[in-house]
Amino acid sequence: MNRPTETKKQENAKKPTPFKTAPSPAVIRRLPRYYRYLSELIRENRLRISSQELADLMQVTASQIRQDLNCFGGFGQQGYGYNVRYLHGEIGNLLGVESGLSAVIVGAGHLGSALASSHIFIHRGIALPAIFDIDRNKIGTCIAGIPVYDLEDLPMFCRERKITIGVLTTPKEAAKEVVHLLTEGGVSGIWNFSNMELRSENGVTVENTHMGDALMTLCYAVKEQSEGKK
Amino acid sequence: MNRPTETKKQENAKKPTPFKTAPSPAVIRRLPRYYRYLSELIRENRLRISSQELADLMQVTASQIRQDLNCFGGFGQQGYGYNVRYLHGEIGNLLGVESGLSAVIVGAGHLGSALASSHIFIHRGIALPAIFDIDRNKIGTCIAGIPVYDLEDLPMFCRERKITIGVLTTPKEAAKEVVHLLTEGGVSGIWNFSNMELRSENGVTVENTHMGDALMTLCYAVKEQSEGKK
DNA sequence: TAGATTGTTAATCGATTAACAATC
DNA sequence: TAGATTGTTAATCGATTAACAATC
Repeated sequence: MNRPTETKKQENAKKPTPFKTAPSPAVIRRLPRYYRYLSELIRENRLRISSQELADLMQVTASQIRQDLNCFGGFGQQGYGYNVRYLHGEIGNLLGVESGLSAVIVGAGHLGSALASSHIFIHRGIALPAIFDIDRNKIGTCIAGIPVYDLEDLPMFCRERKITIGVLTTPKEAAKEVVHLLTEGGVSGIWNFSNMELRSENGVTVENTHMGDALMTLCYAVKEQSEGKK
Repeated sequence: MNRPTETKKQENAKKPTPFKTAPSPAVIRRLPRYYRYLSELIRENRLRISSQELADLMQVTASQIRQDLNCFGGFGQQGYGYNVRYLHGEIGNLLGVESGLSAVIVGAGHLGSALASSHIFIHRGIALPAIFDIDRNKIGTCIAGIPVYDLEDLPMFCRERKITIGVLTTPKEAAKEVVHLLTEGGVSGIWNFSNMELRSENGVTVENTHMGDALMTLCYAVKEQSEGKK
């Protein structure tokens, strides 16, 4: 199998000249999807892939893939394509996979427990050493092997353990206070599932996941369809 | 309080000349957010709002709001602004709120249970009469008062009860089979939480909610920040 | 009527796609 | 070397914003 001298070239590329075009939010939001498809290709033992093949697979244009990847420097090789494992690794690096990030979940309700029980953090190399809640019945117990602590201790815990991400799964009413405590704790990102809309500020990046919005978007399409049938 | 003759005008507007500009996906994805802010304004007993005020509140441009709403016909009134309840109601109609939609959850794991226990469906007037799973220990039980049935019975149940939405919270491995059963059941929308990427086809609209992607997007920002500090 | 604010058209901006020269 | 395929520039497309005439 023809596999040219990409190793050396790519070793050099590890610190490419910073950014050509600053990656737009649109590009960044596509990275996790690339990462998923590349993970799948690794599972299938694919060694290399061209932008065209990947484009067909993902139903996007080859141009977009090449343009996107080039925001971060050259990950491919002319005449060869992209080395699957290498590209996967580089995108993983961009996304902070296995880079020592750590998270705590705040709110030990159904959703908080579901997230704690999932592999969503482990799978990306993100430590999840604690869950916080105010419920005396929950404090002191474990969920999926993770201890539940008193919300009061949140800032201190975050500071001591250098927690980088807070996951907010409390009801709307508690959200503001939790944001305050997480900010005090020095986290740099908040993943917000509460119904309250949060904004990135004070150097804390917020990622809002409004599941209700996704459901309603689906409802729009479903409703349109049923009206079309009439 | 000056509140001109908007009632009559808006009565007429209920069936406006179809679409001026077909609403783009970008516009549709913004509707739930408008809906949330309007819900909040109703809670605050606001009667009217101008595009500019709403824009300030939501941190978007007034132009965008007016442009977005105009895809669907005139919901406002020159010189007055928008009637909060009326606009809320109209956007709700677009999004199929309280319009007889119904859903079933497939996969009675942590996430499925969390969704069943939440008010996400009830709150939008979507019926949730059943959960399906293959686990013999779960079949026959109830989760948040909702019965868990055998996956085998899914297509028949969906057909008989005219279920419109399937919520897919199974592991990746089961996803394909569940999509098959839901399609057989005649649903018109699938809300996919499984790690498998699904495409809209055969007249079934898919809304992919890849929570891991949201987390990774946040990680990108967090990682960038920590590198900036160095 | 005068003032306010929408609905809508035109201008701008950004993102996507196409094309091709560079190069492996 | 010839063929393949990237990296990158230029063209196109779509979405956002600005401006203003219509009108309540």
